[in-house]
Amino acid sequence: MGKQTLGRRARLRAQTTADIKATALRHMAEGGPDAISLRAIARDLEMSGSAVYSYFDTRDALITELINDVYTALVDHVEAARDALPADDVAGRILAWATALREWSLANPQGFRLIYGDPVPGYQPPAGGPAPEPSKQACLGLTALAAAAWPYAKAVQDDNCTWEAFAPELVGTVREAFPDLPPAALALALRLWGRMHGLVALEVYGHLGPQARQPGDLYRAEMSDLIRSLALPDGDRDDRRHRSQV
Amino acid sequence: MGKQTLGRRARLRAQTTADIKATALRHMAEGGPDAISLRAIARDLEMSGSAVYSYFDTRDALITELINDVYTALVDHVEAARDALPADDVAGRILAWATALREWSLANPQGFRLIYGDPVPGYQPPAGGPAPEPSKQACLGLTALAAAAWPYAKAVQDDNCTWEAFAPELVGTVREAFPDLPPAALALALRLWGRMHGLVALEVYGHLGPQARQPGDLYRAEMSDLIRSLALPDGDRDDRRHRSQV
DNA sequence: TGTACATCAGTGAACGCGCGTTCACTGATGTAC
DNA sequence: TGTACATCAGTGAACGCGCGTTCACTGATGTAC
Repeated sequence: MGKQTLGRRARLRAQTTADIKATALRHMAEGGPDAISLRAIARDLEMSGSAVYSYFDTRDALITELINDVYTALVDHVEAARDALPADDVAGRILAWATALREWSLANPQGFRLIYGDPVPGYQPPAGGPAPEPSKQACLGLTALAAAAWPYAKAVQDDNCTWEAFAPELVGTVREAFPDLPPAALALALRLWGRMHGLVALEVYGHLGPQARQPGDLYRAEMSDLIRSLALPDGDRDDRRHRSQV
Repeated sequence: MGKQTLGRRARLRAQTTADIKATALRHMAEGGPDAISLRAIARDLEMSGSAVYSYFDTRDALITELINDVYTALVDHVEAARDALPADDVAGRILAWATALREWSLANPQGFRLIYGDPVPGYQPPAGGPAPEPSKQACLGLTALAAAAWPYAKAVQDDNCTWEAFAPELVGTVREAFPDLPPAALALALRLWGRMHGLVALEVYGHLGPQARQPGDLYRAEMSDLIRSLALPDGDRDDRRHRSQV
């Protein structure tokens, strides 16, 4: 019974921790990242403000965990979309990743802001330490896309690029996963990232909506253009399949 | 003397108004858009907090003006860069605009956040009313770039796009300035915007810096790629000129 | 030119708010003998 | 199984902060006759 009751205490603890996070995420979804406040969370959970301090040392600690959770959710989502297609459908996988990124971002605009926008006012990320896990994973995922495209794309990409152009930590991670990849492919991965990020960020922050009625069509056209520019083998097929309007 | 002294009062008023804005911008540059507080500004100008209310009805009114000012500064900057090149150097002008956009954004990261990122917490833009002037101007500027590129680019762009895809207000403005432009060119303009925005936003928000040591090279490569994709007449020349390292 | 009045920038105290965080504490839950 | 102790989640009051905004006011500046 000792073990079991201890287990119960631990389970309750985990439950409350999860409740706190869930409430924080709900508040964020409703009022933006700024709406995350320990007191408001405590109020919602009908506990005293100070009780939260049994679970998180500080507001910033909570936010650090939230960023990690949200980022992980995003990465899982886009990777799942990618993995739904066979590995040899390079164009399809890039498009799937891009589409999933946009969909998740529009469904979780405040999550997008938490990850890619202004952090919560006053928030200081934990200094030093390695890059957070999900950001590494996102980077690797993008690199995997670039790596799959590279055999075809290298012909139309600039190639004067060295490993020195990147952060050593990133280079280490990437070369471990893709030993044969040249640095220019990593540059391509970062550029893919930027290309996907642009229209999505504009849309999430409400700059595209007022102008275009179908931002999705715009995004799809842009992604088709991207895929076309990579000179993939079945680029034409995919191109036609996804071209749609715009 | 009546007129003159009245003039002096008015001049003082304008001066103080400008001081308030300048202080707000300075605070923003130092602490981010969240650091804009009427009380802090008043403290800095050695006036009482309530005095500011002679100049701005409310905090949001001040912020609305700041956004406009900053956005105008950005637009002026990129337009000046564009106009430094002859009108027939289409590729050069696009690149100049893009480069100026990145430079201004990195020099004024908090300004970029104010315009394109989370607005100040709690800020509500004035409801209704037409789109703010500088955003229209930016749109027109981008459309001008797309219009100049269109004769060449139309061959490689999708064309199934109608005016219905865009907001009526935008369509009106654009068709007035460019009567012969097809809707697909406007779509191209918005995509140009997105393409420039992506890497710049990532860099301003600190997501690119930790990965790439020379984000500028990455951006330049991406813009070269963009220009190449437009099939401009002297694209190759410009391409070679700006290609540099990836 | 001089006087009576109007304008208006600026003051300083106050209201009420929500926040993060600390601290001494209570009371239930679990543990060791 | 029962008792003495340790753990630990949670309380509630308090501290000190800065904020936006209001209000009755003062005193200098400008205006009209």
